[in-house]
Amino acid sequence: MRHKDDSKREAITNAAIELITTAGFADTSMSKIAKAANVSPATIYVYFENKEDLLNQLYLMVKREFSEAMLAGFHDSLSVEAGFKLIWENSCRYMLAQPTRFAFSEQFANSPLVNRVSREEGSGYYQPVFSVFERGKREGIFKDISLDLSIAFFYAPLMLLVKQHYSGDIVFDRELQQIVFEITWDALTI
Amino acid sequence: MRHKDDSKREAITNAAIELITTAGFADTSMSKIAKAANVSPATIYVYFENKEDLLNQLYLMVKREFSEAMLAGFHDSLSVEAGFKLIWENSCRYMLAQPTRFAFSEQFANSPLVNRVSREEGSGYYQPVFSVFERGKREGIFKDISLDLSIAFFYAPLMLLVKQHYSGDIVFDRELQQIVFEITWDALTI
Amino acid sequence: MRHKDDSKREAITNAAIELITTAGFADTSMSKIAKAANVSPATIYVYFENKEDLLNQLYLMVKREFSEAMLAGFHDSLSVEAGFKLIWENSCRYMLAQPTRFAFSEQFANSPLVNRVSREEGSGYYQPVFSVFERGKREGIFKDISLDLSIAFFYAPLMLLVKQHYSGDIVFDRELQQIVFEITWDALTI
Amino acid sequence: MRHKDDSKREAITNAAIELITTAGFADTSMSKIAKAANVSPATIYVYFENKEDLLNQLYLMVKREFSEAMLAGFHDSLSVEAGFKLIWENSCRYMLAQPTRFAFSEQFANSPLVNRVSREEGSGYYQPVFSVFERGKREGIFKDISLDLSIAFFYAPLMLLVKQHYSGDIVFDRELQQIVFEITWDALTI
DNA sequence: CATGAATGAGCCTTCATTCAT
DNA sequence: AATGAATGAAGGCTCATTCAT
Repeated sequence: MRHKDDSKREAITNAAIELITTAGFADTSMSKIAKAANVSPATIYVYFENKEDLLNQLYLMVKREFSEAMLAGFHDSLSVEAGFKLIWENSCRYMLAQPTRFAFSEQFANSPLVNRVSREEGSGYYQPVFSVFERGKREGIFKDISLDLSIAFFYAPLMLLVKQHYSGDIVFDRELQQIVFEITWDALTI
Repeated sequence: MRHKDDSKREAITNAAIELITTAGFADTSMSKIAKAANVSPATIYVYFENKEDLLNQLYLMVKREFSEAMLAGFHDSLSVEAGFKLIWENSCRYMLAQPTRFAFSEQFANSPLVNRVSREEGSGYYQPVFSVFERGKREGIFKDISLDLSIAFFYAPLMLLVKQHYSGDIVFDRELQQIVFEITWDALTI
Repeated sequence: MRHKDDSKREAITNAAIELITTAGFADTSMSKIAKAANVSPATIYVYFENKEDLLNQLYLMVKREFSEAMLAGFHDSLSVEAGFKLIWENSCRYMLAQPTRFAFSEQFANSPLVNRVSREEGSGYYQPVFSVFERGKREGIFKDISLDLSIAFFYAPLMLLVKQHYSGDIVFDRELQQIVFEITWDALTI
Repeated sequence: MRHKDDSKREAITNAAIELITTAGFADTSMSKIAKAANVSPATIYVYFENKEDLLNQLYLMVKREFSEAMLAGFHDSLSVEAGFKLIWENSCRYMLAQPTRFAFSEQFANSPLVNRVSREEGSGYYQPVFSVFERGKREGIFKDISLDLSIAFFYAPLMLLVKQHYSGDIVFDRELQQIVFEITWDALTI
């Protein structure tokens, strides 16, 4: 009996993310993925149940990668300020370093193709971020607003700017990043 | 000779927006649109070149509607504060009143299916908003940051919260709106 | 607008019956049918909902053709003997003249692929045969047995022999037909 | 070296007959058979050349089982009447007791998937039945008709009625069996 | 202008079979 | 002998678009 070949699985996921990001999910056929991964179309079905399952697994993979990058170097002994800045900069750096992953993630942020289960599992990765905000509120540093609001002002402008960076509308360099971080801090702190 | 029938055109666009918003662009076939609009598939091609052209025209239509709603009651004699608040509230009200339009707009905000031309024409509608920000900077009310940054903090959190409102994660009522407006003001003013 | 083309529908049904009879339903692909009918695969779906619907419509068509042939020249004023013989001979003649239709009919006599509705509509065509048996019983000519039994002895041996004729095991000529008819008569009459 | 494992072979054949009878040959994949038999798909190919070979071996197996049941208790010293009745009742009893085997047998009675060789080998099992008919003719009990005709009137109505019994159209109980036997006897005897 | 018929291309998926262990 | 991985071929069906009226 042959063993399952991890390199095949990886070739498939890489090809899939690349193609889906470029052309969209609907215009990325299983055949095209197979061809790009140097594999038979049928082989994809050895590793994934169907096209939707493939997408959901990719989504979780990308989300996990992102959350890991975002939390690199983070631990609870950090001060709120330090932790907040670390997470913001990790996020920013990763988004700028991984155009494909970022674009993929954006594309399915609100897609009905990603099922509830995957989405919930995906959002579970952000737990540590939530705690920083809670601590910041308790310590009287942050405004006393709901978590959802905090997240909205923390991530939404950043992500929009990264998108504009990729579309060539702006150059999101270190200097600009610093400014954005300061506005964000301004917005959320008392 | 009969002229092109505006009621037919409208039936098609309405059906298309509704279906595309609900099921996604790829899963909305021209036949389904035709059926929903009580029209033959071939008739769609009398009014639109092809599926992509249809999408681009829908996109522009929705963008224009939104910009009109957003600028209702606005004129240059308003103070920066008044104009800023008017535009923010108009935007917020419209997004909450027009779920379908809003969802449609979001769906294609970053889609490669909407071509550069349409996107640029669409963003042209926002000129008056830009001037308010410029005036605010000149008058020393707003921070001296680029337009893109201003827009990012003005719209991105708002839109994210509206999305969460529609997905049922939060209730974006008047009280919350007031808070969000204040944070936004905080973020952008000196 | 083009009109639906009856010659296309007919080409499809003929090709389908021919192929299905020869190779079986499962081994007859829609593409093969299309090719044999000189038509695009998609065209079949203009006339039939799907492969199963095609089969059911073919089944009904063949059943109706058979029942019409079987009842040719029949009317109620005929005596039981005359009517019985007419129907038997019509049946026999048609089965031997239409190998393809006969084989097709046999193939789906007990197939779950033909749905209940089609089957019931199909068996409705045999009403006049049933009345002859009823009359025969009332007039004291036939044994007092249920309709199902009568039908079983009337048709089953005949059909088996026709099959053997086609498979080359026997030659079902006029002489043999006469003998079979007599045995059948013997079996059913008092 | 291990020997081929008879219990595996049996598991495969049982699973295959069950599945094929229920779902049809075309809709029974080798994988499904393998799964039902708790075996790898590749293992089936240790025992059978390919799917068609599997079918032919199943066909022969079922035919042999049926002929054995049909001839249980039969020996040449029985009178024609006794032998005839024994075979008829054995056949009837077996068909009613073994729905799956009966259905399987019927399904491939006229299928092009069973090859000529298997079919001929299968029909060889009926030799003793043939001799009874021959003796009956020689002894002046049966009509002087060909073997094929005798078989046709002996089996065809019976099998049709069993099918109707299974489909729920009739209840083929002892009483009805007795009647059918009598009609059969009537039909075949002088 | 308006339309239903017609279509070739392509999609997702399954399958019988072979491979490599 | 036994097996799970791997695969090329094929299947049913849908679609955006064009045709012919």
